[in-house]
Amino acid sequence: MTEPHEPALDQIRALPSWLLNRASARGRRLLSEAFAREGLRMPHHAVLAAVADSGPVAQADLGRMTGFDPKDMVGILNDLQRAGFVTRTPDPADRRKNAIALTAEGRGCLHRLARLGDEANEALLGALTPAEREQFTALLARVAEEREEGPVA
Amino acid sequence: MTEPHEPALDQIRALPSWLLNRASARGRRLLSEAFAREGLRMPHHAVLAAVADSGPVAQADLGRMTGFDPKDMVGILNDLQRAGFVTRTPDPADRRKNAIALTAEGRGCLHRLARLGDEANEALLGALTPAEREQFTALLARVAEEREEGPVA
DNA sequence: CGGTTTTCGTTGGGAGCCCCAACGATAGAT
DNA sequence: ATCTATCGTTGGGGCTCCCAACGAAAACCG
Repeated sequence: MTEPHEPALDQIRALPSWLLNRASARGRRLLSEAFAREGLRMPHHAVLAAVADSGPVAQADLGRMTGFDPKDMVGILNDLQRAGFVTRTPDPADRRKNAIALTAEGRGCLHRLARLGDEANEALLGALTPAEREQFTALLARVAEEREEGPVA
Repeated sequence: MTEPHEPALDQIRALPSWLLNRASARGRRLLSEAFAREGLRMPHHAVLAAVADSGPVAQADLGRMTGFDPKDMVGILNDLQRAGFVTRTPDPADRRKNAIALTAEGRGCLHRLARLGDEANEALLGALTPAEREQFTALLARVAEEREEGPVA
């Protein structure tokens, strides 16, 4: 009993939670490096995509779609607007809202970001075969879901 | 070409990098909630485990083992020392070093943390069958690895 | 219509994790 | 002895996530 049982730290390193943190950090690093060429980061990509999907849309709606905090949304849109990828116009129908719309440059940037993002994700899963990538992504999606553990009762 | 192609945001949400971020965040939340009962966090667990593995050991070595920044290590050890889980004694052989050693209470806490961590990880993978969990963890470990893409040449 | 409640964008603060730079003190190498 | 490297520590900063508050404006409701 006084022997090394088996290294406690190695056990921790084998935990899904630990591995998820490392893999996620690696992904963020890859994405960050890829997007740096555009001077943007991952949230910019998501917001740009949401704007592209939903035409002119209010900031609060963007926040709900992407899951970003309203506070952070301000900064993200400031960046996108300053870069000319997005316009922020007061909504005449509801003067509280800003109508966020995509510019032509924004659409172009979105395409470049999508490409860069895909490349980074390929590098991220580089160690896996195509079949394994599908398996992994499918399982990962289920793990990522924030389910309520739906009790039958 | 002017039609919805397919929602750009949904594409992003399906990317492994996005899913990894969500899953990792969920894991951190679960771990954090579990460890809160001990007043500790995930890094404390890892450091405690490293100390348990490597007997009295210097802070810098702990940092190398766990991958934590020396700056953060200071705070983590302050917490563990204040809680009485660890002793920090100047190393007589090298007066620059602190010899970090595990106390009996520390060993007990480590066991409790290991248990809590395992439970949280089970909840994290709750949506997966045992076989899927093994598959997932194995694939995840390969994705998490920071390989050099070892070119043959 | 007036009054309450809600939403909107914005600002502020904070926690946690990650990375880097510098410092005094000490040890090691030449 | 001098120079170099390491140790623990402090400081700063960036990114993600969460919460609270505010004035402005809208929606609701009596």
